[in-house]
Amino acid sequence: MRIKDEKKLENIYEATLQLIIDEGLHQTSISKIAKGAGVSPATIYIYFENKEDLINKLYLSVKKEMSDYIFVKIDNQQTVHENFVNIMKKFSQYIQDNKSRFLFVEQLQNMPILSSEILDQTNQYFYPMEKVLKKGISEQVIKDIDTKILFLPIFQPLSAYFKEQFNSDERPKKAVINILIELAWNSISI
Amino acid sequence: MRIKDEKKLENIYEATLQLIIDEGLHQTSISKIAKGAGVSPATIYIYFENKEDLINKLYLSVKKEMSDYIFVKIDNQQTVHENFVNIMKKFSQYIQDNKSRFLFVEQLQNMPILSSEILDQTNQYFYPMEKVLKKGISEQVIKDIDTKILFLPIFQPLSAYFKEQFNSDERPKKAVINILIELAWNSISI
Amino acid sequence: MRIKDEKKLENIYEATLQLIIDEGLHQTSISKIAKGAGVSPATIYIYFENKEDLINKLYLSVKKEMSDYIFVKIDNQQTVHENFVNIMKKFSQYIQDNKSRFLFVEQLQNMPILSSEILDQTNQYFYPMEKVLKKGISEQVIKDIDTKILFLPIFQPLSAYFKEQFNSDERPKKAVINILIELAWNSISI
Amino acid sequence: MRIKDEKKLENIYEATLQLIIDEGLHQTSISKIAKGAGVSPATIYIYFENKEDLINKLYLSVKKEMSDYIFVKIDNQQTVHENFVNIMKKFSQYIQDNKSRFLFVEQLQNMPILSSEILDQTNQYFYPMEKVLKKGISEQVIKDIDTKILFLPIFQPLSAYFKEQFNSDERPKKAVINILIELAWNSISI
DNA sequence: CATGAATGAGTGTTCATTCAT
DNA sequence: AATGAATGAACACTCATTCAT
Repeated sequence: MRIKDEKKLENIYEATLQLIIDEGLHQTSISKIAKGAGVSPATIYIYFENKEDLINKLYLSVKKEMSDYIFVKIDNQQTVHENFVNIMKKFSQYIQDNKSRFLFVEQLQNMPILSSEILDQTNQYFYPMEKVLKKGISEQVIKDIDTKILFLPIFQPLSAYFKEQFNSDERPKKAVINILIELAWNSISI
Repeated sequence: MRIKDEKKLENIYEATLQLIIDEGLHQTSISKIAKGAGVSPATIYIYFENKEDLINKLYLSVKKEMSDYIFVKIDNQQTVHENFVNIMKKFSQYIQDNKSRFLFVEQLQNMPILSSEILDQTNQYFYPMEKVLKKGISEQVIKDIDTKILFLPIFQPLSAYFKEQFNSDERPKKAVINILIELAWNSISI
Repeated sequence: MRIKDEKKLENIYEATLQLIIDEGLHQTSISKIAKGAGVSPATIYIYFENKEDLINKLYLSVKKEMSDYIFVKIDNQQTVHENFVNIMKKFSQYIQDNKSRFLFVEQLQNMPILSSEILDQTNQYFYPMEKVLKKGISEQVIKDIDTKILFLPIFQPLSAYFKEQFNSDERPKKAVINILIELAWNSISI
Repeated sequence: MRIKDEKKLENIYEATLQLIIDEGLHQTSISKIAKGAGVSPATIYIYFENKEDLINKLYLSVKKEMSDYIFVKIDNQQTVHENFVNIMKKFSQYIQDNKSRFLFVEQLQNMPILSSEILDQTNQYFYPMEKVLKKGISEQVIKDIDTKILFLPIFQPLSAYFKEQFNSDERPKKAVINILIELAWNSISI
C-alpha cells in the first residue's frame, strides 16, 4: 500500500487558500483546486469528506498557526500595557508577513460554510489575550467589561485597516499601526 | 436603460438580498433569483449587464439607503459629542431594524466581486460623519488624526458586535451597544 | 419566447429507449442520452425533473402506447375464447413490430427506479383483458380465480419466449407463438 | 487463480448480492462492495478480472446453488405428475427461503451485463426437469412439445408471482402457489 | 419590455481500475 | 495475497447567459 503523501495535503491547502483570496470562495471549485495542487479531483476526497470539510479544516489550521505565532510566550514580568502592546505588534507582524493567510481568514469569517464547532474552537485560540485583559481588570488598569466585548475595539479596527490597505494594494504604514494600537488602548484602559 | 417596471427591479433586488443572506453568494444563482422575484432569468439581463453588475448595484443601493437613514439632519447646534452619539445610535438602530440589509453588506464587503469604483463610492456616503469629526478636531475635542483612520475604531467594533450576535441568533443588547459607543468615543476623544 | 420543441422531446425519449436496451439502464447516462438526442444535457432538465422522472415518464408512455394498440375495440359479439385469442395475437404482433419498446418495458419492469404510482397506473391499462376474463368466469368457461392470478399464465410465458428469442437474436416463430397461446388457454380454461 | 481466503470470497459475494437487491445494480460500486465485505477495492481485483466478471461469477454461483437445492434426488418410482409437483414445491420453497438470492437472479436475468456463455450454462442446470418432462411425453401424459417451450408455462407464472409479492412487500400465499402449480400442470398435460 | 426555451461549460462527487508497498 | 493511495473519466445536475418569439 502506498502511504499518504504529506506534500499533497500541503499542496491542496495552499492551492485552496490562493484561489479563495484571488477569486473568492464562490469561484473556487474542486477542479480548480485539484489543478492548482497538481492532483486529481478524486484525490481531494481521500483527504477530505467534501468541499465544506476541506474549507473548515483549512480555516482551522490557519487560525491555529496564526494564534501560535501571536501568543508565543507572554512575559508575566511585564506590565499589562506592555503585554498588550507586544501582542498587538505580533498580531500586526503576522498579518504583514502572511497577507494571504490573513485575507483568507477575514474573507471566510462570516460565511455560512464554517461550522459553529470550528468557530467555537478558533475563538478559544485567543484565550491568552483574555488572560492579559483579566489581569488588567483586576489591577484596575482596564475597564471592567466582559472580555468578549473588549476584544472588539482591540482587534477590529486594526484588522479592518490591514484589509483596506491590502485590498487597495497599498502597504500598511507603521505609523498608522502604532496609532491604532494606541487608540485601542485608549478605548479599553481606565 | 429605460426601466418600465420599477416593481420588478425591487423584486429582483429583494430576492437577491434574501438569497445571499440565507444561502450565501455562491449558492445564489440567477435562476433562483428569477424564481424568487417572479420574473424570467432573461428579464434580469434587461435590467443588469450580468450577475456581477446586479450584485454591485444592489450593494450600492443598500449602502445608499443605509447612509441616508443614518445621517439625516445632523443638528449643528449640538456639541460634537452629541452629534457623534446621535449618529452612532442611528447607525445601531438601522442595523437592528434592517438585519438582512446589514448582513448582506457585511458579507459582501470583502469579496472580490465588488469593484473598487463601487467601494470608493460607498465610502463617500459617510462624509457627514467626517464633517463632525473635523469639527471635533478643530475644537480639540477629538484627536488630530486622519479621519479615515478615525472611522475604524468608530464603526468596526460595533459592526462586529452586531454580526456576532446575528450569526449566533441572539438579540443585540442595548447595554452593550451603549458601552461600545462609549468605548469608541474614549478611543478617539482627547 | 421560444416554444417547446415537440420533436426534441421525441428525440430524448427515443435516445433513452435505445440506450437502455442496448447498454442497460446503468450505462445510460444523461450525457449519452443528450448526445443521442442531439440536445444539451441541460435541455433534458427542461422537460424532466431528473433522470428518474424521465425514465418513469418514458415507461408510462410506452406502456400506454402498447395497451392502446393491444386492446383496441374488443368485439362483444365474439366468444370469450375468440376475444382471448385476438388479444394474444395483438399482443404478439405489437411485440414483434416493436421489439425495442418491448425489451425496454421488460428490462425496467422490476427495477426500483419505477415509482409505485407509475406501476399502479400501467397495471390499469390491462383492464380490458380483465373484463374478458370476468365474462369468461361468469360463463363458466374460465376458472374462477382472481384475475390478477390468471394474468400470470396468460402473459408471462409468451413474454419470456419473446425475450429469449430477441436476446439470442433469433426471430420468434409463428408456430411457437400459437402453441403458447393455446397452452395459456389450456391453463386458465375449464 | 489460487484463492487464499475462502471467507473473503464469500464476503465479497454476500456484499455484492445485498447491495444489488437493496440499491440496484447501477448503485452498486466496487468501493461499496469492498466496504461491505471489509476488504480493499484492490483485493476484489485479485479474485475477479473486473466488475462484470464478479457479477457473472456470482450469478452462476447462485443459480448453481438454487438448482442443487431444487433438483436433489428425483424419485424415479413416483409418477411424472408427482415428480412435477415435488419439483415445483422445492422451487417455491427455495424462493421463499432465499428471497434475496431469488430477487438477485431475477433482477439480473435480462441485463446486458450477463454474458451469453453464462446464460447457456445456467440453463443446463434445469436439465433434471427436462428429464421428467421427456418421461411424461413418452408416457403421453404431457404434450409433445419442445421441452424448452414447456419450461415457459411451468416456471414463468410462478416466478412472476413471487416477484410481485416481494416487490410489494407482501408474503406469498400458499393457496396461490398451489393454484399456480396446478395451472402449470393444466397447461402442459394432455 | 418580457419571456421560457435552450445551451456549453461548469459544479461537487463517485466511478472502475491501477499503483506502490 | 493484500492493502490504502491515487487517478482520469464519468456521473447527475446547475450555472450564467443568449436566443427566438
